[in-house]
Amino acid sequence: MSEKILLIEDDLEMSSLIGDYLQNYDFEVQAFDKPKEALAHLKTNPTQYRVVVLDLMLPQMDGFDVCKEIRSFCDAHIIISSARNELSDKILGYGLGADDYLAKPYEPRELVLKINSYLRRNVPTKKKIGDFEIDEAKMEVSLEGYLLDLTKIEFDILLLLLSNQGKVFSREVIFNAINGIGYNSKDRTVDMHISNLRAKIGDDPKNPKYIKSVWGIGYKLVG
Amino acid sequence: MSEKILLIEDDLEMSSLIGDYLQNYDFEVQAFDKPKEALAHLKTNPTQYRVVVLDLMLPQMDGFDVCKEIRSFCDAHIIISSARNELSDKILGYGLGADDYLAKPYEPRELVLKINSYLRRNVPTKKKIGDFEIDEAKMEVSLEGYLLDLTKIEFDILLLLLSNQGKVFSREVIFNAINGIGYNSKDRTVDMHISNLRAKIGDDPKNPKYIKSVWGIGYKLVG
DNA sequence: ACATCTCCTTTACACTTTCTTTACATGTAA
DNA sequence: TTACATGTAAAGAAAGTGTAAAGGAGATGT
Repeated sequence: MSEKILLIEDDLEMSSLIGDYLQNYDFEVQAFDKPKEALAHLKTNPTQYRVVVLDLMLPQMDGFDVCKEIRSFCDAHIIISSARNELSDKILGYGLGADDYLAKPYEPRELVLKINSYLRRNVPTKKKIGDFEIDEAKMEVSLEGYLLDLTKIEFDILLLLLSNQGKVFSREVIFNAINGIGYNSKDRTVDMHISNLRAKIGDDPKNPKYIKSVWGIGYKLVG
Repeated sequence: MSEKILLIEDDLEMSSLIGDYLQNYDFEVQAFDKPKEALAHLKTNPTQYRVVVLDLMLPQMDGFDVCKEIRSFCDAHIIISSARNELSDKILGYGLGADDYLAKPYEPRELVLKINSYLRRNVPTKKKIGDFEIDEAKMEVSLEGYLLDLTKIEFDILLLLLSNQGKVFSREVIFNAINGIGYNSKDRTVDMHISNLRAKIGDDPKNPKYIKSVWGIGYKLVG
């Protein structure tokens, strides 16, 4: 499974050049020349891309606004690619949440280096966390070598807790991470999912090894 | 508390230029011109620096080896600063675990941007206050290394007092910080929480080390 | 389309933990 | 001393948690 990159680039020649280059390095590139389409696409798949390459010279809307908007709903690593090499642009770009800035002309290889450097530090799909091993792409989690048979929601909750080990999550945050919206404090769905999860990972609720209750707040997972 | 940056730079003029610039942006800079000293220093404090700025042209040893060695024992963000702008150098640098590459000459401001961009995305959760250590995300407080088992309200009160060390809080303010509203002067709830807190942190109420009573007013915490 | 299956949500109730109140002993200032 | 303040044990009230069981909603297979 290759890594997906979102490329937002007005200049089609440049876009295909970079796109081809990235593909040669085994990235799967989704390119857009219209920022609005790119944003719409990204909004429906906010977790599918870990890297966005964003050209600043765009039609329809200003590149900086695109950057800001992406950052507002998505946590991807944003690399700005710009013909403008002014310091003021860099200041603005970084200020709006970009993570890197490449001034054109640059060698495509350098972009590959930057992407790989970031990805290397931000873990491949299969990762070990404590006694758990997760393969996000396969939607699989194993505990001490045994594959767990989880439903989608259970998987999502476990992933959320695992990815933020020790961090306390309120029921509301957990609920909204799944459903997006609509939590009310009388809801016991989250509790039920936790209860089922505990059963599946062999956690005794009175003395859980992994999923701890935080009284009055919610739950947290410890390694 | 400003962020500490480790600067490894052979050229003393350059070093002081960058050092001063970073200090103007409220970073605390520790500069070395000899890589072996820098490595020795970093080895004794591997968690003290989150960012290392590394020049590649160094005496004693090759900059790439320094980079590789740092990465072997320390997880800091390494920004290579180099007069060489060859792609091959960048490939090598990234390959050895560097996280970013700045080609000289660059504007110091750009270095600041890169550092801030990294720090902004990698916020530390733990902070030390006196003998206490707080991790707000995990809702954990430890005292002299021992994790305290606190209820939500106890945690909130302790956090309030800790975050404003030495400041006196009336019962009303403490009560309202928890419940939002509804305090009446006959309430003894706050006293009870303080009493329980003192028991949990081992404070003798007659001669408390941390949570002091302020007669006629309320309580304060001293480091 | 239909029956079936799986998973998600709701409800209800037992149980647990925490919070508040009460009561009284002790402590402090004037 | 007097008048309040503070410390805290104990009991009661309130709120949160675990989960069985039932109902519902959507997916899957035929």
